[in-house]
Amino acid sequence: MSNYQNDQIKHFADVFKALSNPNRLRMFLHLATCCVPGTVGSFDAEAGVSACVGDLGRDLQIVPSTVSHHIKELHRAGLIRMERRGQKIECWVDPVILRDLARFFEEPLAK
Amino acid sequence: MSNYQNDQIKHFADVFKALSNPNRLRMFLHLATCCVPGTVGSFDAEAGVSACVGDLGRDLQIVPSTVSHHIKELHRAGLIRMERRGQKIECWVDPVILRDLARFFEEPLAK
DNA sequence: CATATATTTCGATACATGTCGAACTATCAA
DNA sequence: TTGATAGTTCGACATGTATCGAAATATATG
Repeated sequence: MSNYQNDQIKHFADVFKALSNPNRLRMFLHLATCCVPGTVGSFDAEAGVSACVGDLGRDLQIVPSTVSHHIKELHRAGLIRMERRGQKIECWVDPVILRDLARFFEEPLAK
Repeated sequence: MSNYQNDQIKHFADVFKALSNPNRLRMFLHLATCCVPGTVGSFDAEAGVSACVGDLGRDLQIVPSTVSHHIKELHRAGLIRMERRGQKIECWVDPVILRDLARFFEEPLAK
């Protein structure tokens, strides 16, 4: 049986809900593959390699207010971090969440 | 940037949607931790170690029709497999999907 | 200050979801 | 064949979600 407690289940369900919208999943992947601090040459706002809200909406065919809404959801679920830098708001993924999620699916196999 | 194509994104979004409901996630974890063929001593319907629809609904406080609905969603998303055995319908998790999902979150870190 | 850029908030709308209960189908066993 | 057990299907209802556009806020710059 699963070892997860009720709160953890609800937390992960919430995380998966945040990733259940294709546009939101695209944004998350964009950040996860470009903007994870610790990943080689990926997070460097000075060098322009991180992503701001506007970057994430580009190529996505949705208006800024919708992008903002989606980013709020990702942030609420604890999937991304944000910090204002001048006019822009930089977003990135904490690698810890990626490891947690990978382990979530690996654990049942490891038993 | 992400290497996933549109169809793959939609597929994963669909998988996460299936896992975004706490009750459904509980059912999936139940199966993933007890009923994965290949996992030591876990999948043996004869020995009564697999789970049928009724087993999955027990302890969950929802009526059978709702359980059935949730299982259909998990199946539709490709997360579980089902097979009738007499009156009962046995469910289990294909370990391949667990590996795919683990890799989905590991990949960005490995780069 | 006035204007431009970046983002958020709000209200509206159309659509999807979770749950229930009642009625139905499938299988087994007497 | 009758009844019991296991699941599914259907319709209803309340709630949640994705998206838009308009208006508001924050920051930088002339």
